[in-house]
Amino acid sequence: MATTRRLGTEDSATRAALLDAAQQLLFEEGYAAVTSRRVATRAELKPQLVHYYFRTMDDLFLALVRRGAEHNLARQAEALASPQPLRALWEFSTDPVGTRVTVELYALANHRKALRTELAAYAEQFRRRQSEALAAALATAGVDADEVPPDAVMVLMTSVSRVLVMEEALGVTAGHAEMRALVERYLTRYEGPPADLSTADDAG
Amino acid sequence: MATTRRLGTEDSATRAALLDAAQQLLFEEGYAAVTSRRVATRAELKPQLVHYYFRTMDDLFLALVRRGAEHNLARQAEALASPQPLRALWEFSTDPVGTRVTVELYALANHRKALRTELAAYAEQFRRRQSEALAAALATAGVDADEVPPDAVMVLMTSVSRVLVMEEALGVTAGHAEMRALVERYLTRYEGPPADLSTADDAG
DNA sequence: GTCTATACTTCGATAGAC
DNA sequence: GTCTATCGAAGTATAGAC
Repeated sequence: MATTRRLGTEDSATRAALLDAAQQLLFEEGYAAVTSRRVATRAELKPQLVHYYFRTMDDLFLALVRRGAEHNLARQAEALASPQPLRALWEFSTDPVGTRVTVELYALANHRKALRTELAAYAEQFRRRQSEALAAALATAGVDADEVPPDAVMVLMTSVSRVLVMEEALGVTAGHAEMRALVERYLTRYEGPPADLSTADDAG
Repeated sequence: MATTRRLGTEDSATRAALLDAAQQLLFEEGYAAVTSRRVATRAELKPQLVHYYFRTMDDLFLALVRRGAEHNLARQAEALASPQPLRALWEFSTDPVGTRVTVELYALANHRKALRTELAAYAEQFRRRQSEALAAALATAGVDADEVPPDAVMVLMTSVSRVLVMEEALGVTAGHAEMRALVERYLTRYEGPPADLSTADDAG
């Protein structure tokens, strides 16, 4: 176990390039396509470099989760601080690229212990931060917390957005229009109409 | 393309054993673990037999989807015919084994064209059958279809159950209790309390 | 009709060269 | 500190024996 083999530095540009390549592959072809050889080819580097910078493939996936977690927590903070936090969260969670990468990592984590622990810790942290902000937003909107618990709304939003994105990638769209319309109705009820770029509805 | 190679018969017991092994692996270790060698080992058979019965791994996955689709459509029909169809559907869709296998196939399908087509066709069929039955059940329960469209409820139930199961497998449970309680409240409102084995609540 | 011997490709990982 | 030569195991798939 006491391996003396050396590892590349964390701030290396080569390392970052490998992570970028891995993330692209994860999105485009799924976790099974994230092999040392393919990651390296995508980054136009030699396969052995993957093992120099990450030692094992598990370590590469862990690094990917950590980098993604930082990124997502930052975006979450922005959303929660916006004038329409519910809308901002909905936009964030229906972003196809981010969601599909997340889902892919979830699927992989189901079968890799180290990854599972790391991803669960991140997910719980994400939820904790969202819980308080969501409770405040719903209270502001005049929603009765006994009738509609904020933590349930949190799970609801996460679930619906995730499944909508996944199914649309697959080409399954039954009930999606109705579902999105219902969400829109509630968002408007709680926060009013969208107040972003112009005040466009569905025209154009 | 015009390969003359022969294939095993569809009713072969060996073939069924390979499918069983593949499904177990899919559930326990994810789609990446479903390789010809591992499937064969699990079924205590030679790896080459996988290719005799399915030619390619894609064909094996396709067979798995078709068998699962038949099974699920049958279970769906039972649920829809039960005295409490909403409850029955909820029970069905929160079954951990079935859900995790489905999610794994969805993840894989995202990156395999043949599988994607097959799975999408099945999913749409599943939804079509559920849509009518759900509309009837909600109408019976006195739910206003304009306020709460049945097809939205369908997507809602599917999404929430799927994410609950996946997250619980991962060890993420934030908001789950609140979410399940909310579902239970609505099920009771629409169909009354559970009326299955005895009339137990949460005791024992 | 059923299964095996075998070919070739890609995998993760290490030891050692620069 | 960075990268390469190389290994043994595992992957899919085919041709041919029973």
